[in-house]
Parts: sequence; C-alpha cells; structure tokens
Amino acid sequence: MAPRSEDERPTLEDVAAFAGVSRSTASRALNDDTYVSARSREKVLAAARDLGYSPNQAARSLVTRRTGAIAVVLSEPEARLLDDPYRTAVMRAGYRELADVGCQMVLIFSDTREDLARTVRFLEGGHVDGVLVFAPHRTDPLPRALRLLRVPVVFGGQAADLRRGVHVVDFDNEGGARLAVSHLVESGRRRIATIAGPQDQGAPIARLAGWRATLTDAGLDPAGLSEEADFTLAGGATAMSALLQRVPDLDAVFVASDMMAVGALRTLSAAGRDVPGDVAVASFDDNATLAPAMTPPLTSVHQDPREQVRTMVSILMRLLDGPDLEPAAQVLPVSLVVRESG
Amino acid sequence: MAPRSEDERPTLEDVAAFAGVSRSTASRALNDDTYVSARSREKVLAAARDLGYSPNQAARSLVTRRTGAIAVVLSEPEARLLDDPYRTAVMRAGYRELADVGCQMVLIFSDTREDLARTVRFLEGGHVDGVLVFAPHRTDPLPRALRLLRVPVVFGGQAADLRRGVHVVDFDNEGGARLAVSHLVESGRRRIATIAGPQDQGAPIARLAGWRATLTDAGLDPAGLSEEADFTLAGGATAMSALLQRVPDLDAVFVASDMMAVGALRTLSAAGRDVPGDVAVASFDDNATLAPAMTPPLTSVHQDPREQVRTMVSILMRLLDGPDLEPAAQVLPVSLVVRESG
DNA sequence: CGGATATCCGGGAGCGCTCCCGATATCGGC
DNA sequence: GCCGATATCGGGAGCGCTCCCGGATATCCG
Repeated sequence: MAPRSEDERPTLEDVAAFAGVSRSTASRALNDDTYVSARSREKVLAAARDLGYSPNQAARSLVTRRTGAIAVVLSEPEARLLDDPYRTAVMRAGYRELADVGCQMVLIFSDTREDLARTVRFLEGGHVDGVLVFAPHRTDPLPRALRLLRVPVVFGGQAADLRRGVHVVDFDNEGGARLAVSHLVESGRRRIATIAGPQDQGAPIARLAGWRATLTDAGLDPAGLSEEADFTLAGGATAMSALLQRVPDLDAVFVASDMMAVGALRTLSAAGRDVPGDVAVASFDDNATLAPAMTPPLTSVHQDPREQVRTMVSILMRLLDGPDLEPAAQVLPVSLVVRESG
Repeated sequence: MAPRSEDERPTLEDVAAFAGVSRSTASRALNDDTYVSARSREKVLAAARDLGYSPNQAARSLVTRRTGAIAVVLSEPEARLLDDPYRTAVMRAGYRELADVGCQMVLIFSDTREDLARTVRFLEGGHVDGVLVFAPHRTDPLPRALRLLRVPVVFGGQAADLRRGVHVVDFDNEGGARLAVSHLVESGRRRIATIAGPQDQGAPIARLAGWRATLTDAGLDPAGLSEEADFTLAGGATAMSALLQRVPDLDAVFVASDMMAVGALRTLSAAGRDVPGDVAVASFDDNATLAPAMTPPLTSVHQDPREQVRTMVSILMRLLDGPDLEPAAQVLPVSLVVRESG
C-alpha cells in the first residue's frame, strides 16, 4: 500500500490495516454490529482514534440510502415575516428535535418563485431523508409541488388547500379562539372586537371563525367588530386605531397574534384606554418572550411550537421506518393562559 | 436489463439507455461538459426529463469530493440571544448568498457543551465543503476546535481569542463607536454615557473602547459614565435607569445595540426625559426594522450583515478553489446614519 | 491526399462504504 | 471423536457517479 500523504483523510481500509483486521471487521466494530470480538473492536476503535478517522458520509449514504439529514422548509411568499417569533421558535425546535433523533437540520427558505424550483430540485436530489414544511399561505404553490416528491413530507399547519393524502400537524386554532373569546364573555365583556390575521392563511381564518362563532353562540353580534392586519406590530397598532374609531365603546379585543397585540396595546395606551380596565386584551401564540413581558402581561392562547415539531418529527421517523403510515391530520390542543390583560 | 420497478429512482445508466447513448455521454450532457454533439445532448436531456431523473448526490460527491453544502454555525453558549435581529439577518443573508453561488446552507446551532462535540463530528464527517462561523464569545471553545478541522473555515466577527491563522470578516466596531460618539460631541453634548454590551464578546469590547477613546480625545472624562448590559431590551432599560440615577445630568448616551437602545428609550420616556431634547441617543447596528421605527427614529451605526456574509462567502469560495489563500482579518467599514434621536 | 488535429463517444476504473456469503474456529452434547 | 449450532472474520460485489483514456470519425492544411 502506498503511504498516504499526511493531509489525506484516512479511509476505513486504512483503519483496518492499522488495526490488523479486515475492512469488514472494522466496519462492524465502528457501527457496533454483532459478531465482533472484544479484542478486534478494541483495536479498531483505537486505530480510528489514532488516525483521526471519520467516515465518509457520501460513501455511506450511497449504499445505505440514508443521509441523516432532514430539511425544514419555511415558505413565506412575502418574505417579510421570517423573523417573527413563531418561525424562530420553529427553527430552534426543529434543530433540537432533529438532533435528538440523530438527524441534522437543513434549513430552507423559500420566498420567491425561483426558490420553488431550486427547493424542489434540492429535495429531489436525495440530499435529505425527509422534509418538514411550514407553508401557511393557502395560495402557496409549494405544498402541491412537494406532494409529488419521492421523499416523505410532513406539514406543520394547514398545507395550502391540500386536505387529504398528506401528513399534517396543526394546532386547534378555532378551539383556541373560542377559549379566549369565551373567557372574555364570561368576564362580562359585551363589545368584543377582533384583530384578525391575514385571511389568506389557514390559521388566522380559523381563529377569526372561532371568534365569530363564540360571539354568535353568546348572542352577541360580531358585525363591524373585526379588522384584518398582517401579523406585524405596526399592523396591529393600525388595526386597533381603526377599531377604536369605528367602535369607540368596545370593551375587549381578541388579537390573532401576540405581536399584533403588542401594537394594539401601544395604540390603546396612546388613546388613554386602560388595559384591562377599559379594554380587555387576549391574544394568540403565548410567545414565551413577548406575552409575559408586556405591560400588562398578555392573556394569550398557548401553543407550543416545540410540541408541534416533536410530533412532526415522530411522524416523519415512522414514515422513514415503513412508508405504510396512513396520512392524517393531527390536531394539537391549545390552552388559555390568563394574565393581567384580560 | 431488468425492468426497473416504478418507484425506483432512475439512475444515470437508465437515462443513458433510454437516450441510446453511453453513461459517459449522458454524464457529459447533463453536466454540460464539452465534446457532446447537440443531438446527443438533446436526447439525454429529453430522457432525463421523461424519466424524472435527478442525480444521486451521494454518488456524485463521493467522487467529486464536493457536497455543495456549506455549514453556517451560530454559537451562543447562553442560548438566549438566538432570536436577536442580527442573527436573524445573518441567517437570511447566509441562505441567500450561498444560494447565489449554488450552495445549500446547513444551519447549525451550537449552544451547549455536548453540542460542541456533535458539531465537530458533523463538520468533520464531510457533510459540507466549508464552514461559516459566528461565535462572538471570547471564551467559546468552538473556534479553537474548528481550527483543527480539515475543512475551510471563515469566521464572522472576532473568533474567540484567535488572532492569526484564521480567516475573519469583522466590522469596524471601534471606528463605528468613534463615529457615533464624535457626532454626539460635535452636536454639543458633554455628558455622554454609554450602555455597553457584554464584555466577554469582542464587538462590545471594541465599541466600548471606541466610546472611551473618543471622550478622552475630546477632553471629556468617561469615569462613571458606562453601564454594561446584555444586549436585550430589558437589559438596556435597566442599564439606562442605573445611569440616570448615577448621572442625572447626562445629556447623551451611546448604546451598543439597537435592541438595548429601545429599552433605553423606554426608560427615558418613563423618566420624562425628552429625546433628543434632554438626552441624545445613538446606537449600533442600524437594524432595518428597529432603528427607523422607533420614536424618535434612532441615530445608529450602520453595519450590513449581508455584506459581511457576502465577503465571507467569497473568501470561502476562493479557499475551495485553492487552499493557498493567506489567512487574514478583513475589516468592513461602517457608517453613521443620523436620525432624530441624536 | 496523408497525417496532424479537433471532435465525439464508450468502456473501465475507482471513490469509500455496507452487506452478503462463504470459510474457519469454537463448543457442547451425543 | 463427530456433528450441528454459534461466533468471528475476510473477500467480493456493488451503490451511482465522474473521469481518464483509447478508439472512431470528421476536419483541415500543406
């Protein structure tokens, strides 16, 4: 065997030679397979350590057909919301949960149209074993494109307008809204407005529906009490202004996200309305850094992105083991965390 | 040739057979190599399209020794700052810039100690062609560990206490601080305090030094005028309170980050101090969403994370072409954006 | 018109790994 | 002492690709 130059990476063959065993035995020892004597295993491990061996992943995944990588796709056609707290939480949770099952996260942002082609090409290329997709917009073409993929896919939140044949893990958005609005009703509020999220996304649509249904059930009229905003702080502030102007006597507002609630609080305070004295505020997300830090702290519907991601990962793992898992939508429960704001 | 089952992924061999050419010719056509007739190329491309062929990346990178993936490592030993605006900007920029050179970003968060081992193992495993590292903390063991890697590494911002032998792209933190403080001095301020960032990180240290040097140069005494905080909004607010209490007659404050400046503004407003009437505020980062949106809009030192990442990527690309690039620190200039706050 | 050169193509080797299979070795139990 | 398990190991094949090299034409220039 020609002496390898120093900077050349050692191969399994090198380790085997160094340990005085065969390539097969070395492989078995390294992957702690069965049928290796303690003595051989010992020698191989020592050789690997001494040589600074680390297996060539390309070679390995060429034969195992596994890469050990999972893609997390964040699709946001408008490109502006990618630093919202929920997304951040999803990324962090994705990283952790995947690491826990021994997988590496490959993050993919998919904003623009040409991104779509590139994304599909990449996922198609066998770089990853599976995909977790967050694509909230109903008109997003991505989910449809991904259905054709030869790679298992699990969606986080409603996948565009796909209903069946896909694996989805979603929160009970409508139920959460009902929880919050019921709480406002029960504490005696009667003019309960809402700041809804963008109505081209599934979650905000469901939250708006929950608000409307709860009011109707309570014999209250929702007419004129809703305003749509774009999930940003500024959007929440503007929507709150509009509501105050149109409905000066409102005594509560259900806001479809914490971030917008922060904007609403700002407007309310500028307008001299006391929270919760004059106006009660309840929102959605229960973001760990945002909700408790406000003045007053926000009453908010708690959803745990980490739990969502964990569920998605577990479905994906089952999909990888055997692809005979019936596609289904899984709905995670949410709860109301009552704080000072309402 | 045995007929392949439907769900089996077609290989290059299949495409070649379908197109009636050899594997070599098919490969040449697909990688638009030289010496392929237009006719053959046409046929191969059509075959690939019809069969839904996409190359097996593992096989490809086994022989080319390129994966087309670049890791972006965000190391934050304290795990709390990962959703700060700068990090978010870095991630987005990393994704875009790498996509532009045809590379896929593999994001790696490295918080805890066991993350370190896993991270090193992963990077060592040949999953990626190169690494971009953001590890601001001087005590972070990661940069040191990465030096031993057989993979090109470029650091964003000072890499712990490593000085030579590494590729670094940093901003002119001290120069930026000088810019901001000089501006305050020139507009007639005399009691110029500072809210510094964590002094276990290179950037905040340099910013504090810039502030101190500028004051001294102007014949002003910096003693007692600085307060350290942790780059968070709440930290900025608290530090501002402390400063106001200790130095009631301060007429300006240089804050080491936009986020802390937001906290400081809040405290100032609560204390009834007019900005910039009573107290001028200048900060660092010029975060696109934060700085202009404040009341009043923040005067801030502009640094462009995207440019930093672009520079890092370009260095990395040169490193990949030929490893004979002299390691050096590259310092990017910053500028002062003057707005209403000071 | 012959040989140098450019163009095009196919076969073979080999990247580093896993996995199958056959060869030994060991070991009770008869 | 022989036989069938059981344990241990090595060699070979092959994953799907790129790249080198040699052969086959086509082109061109003196």
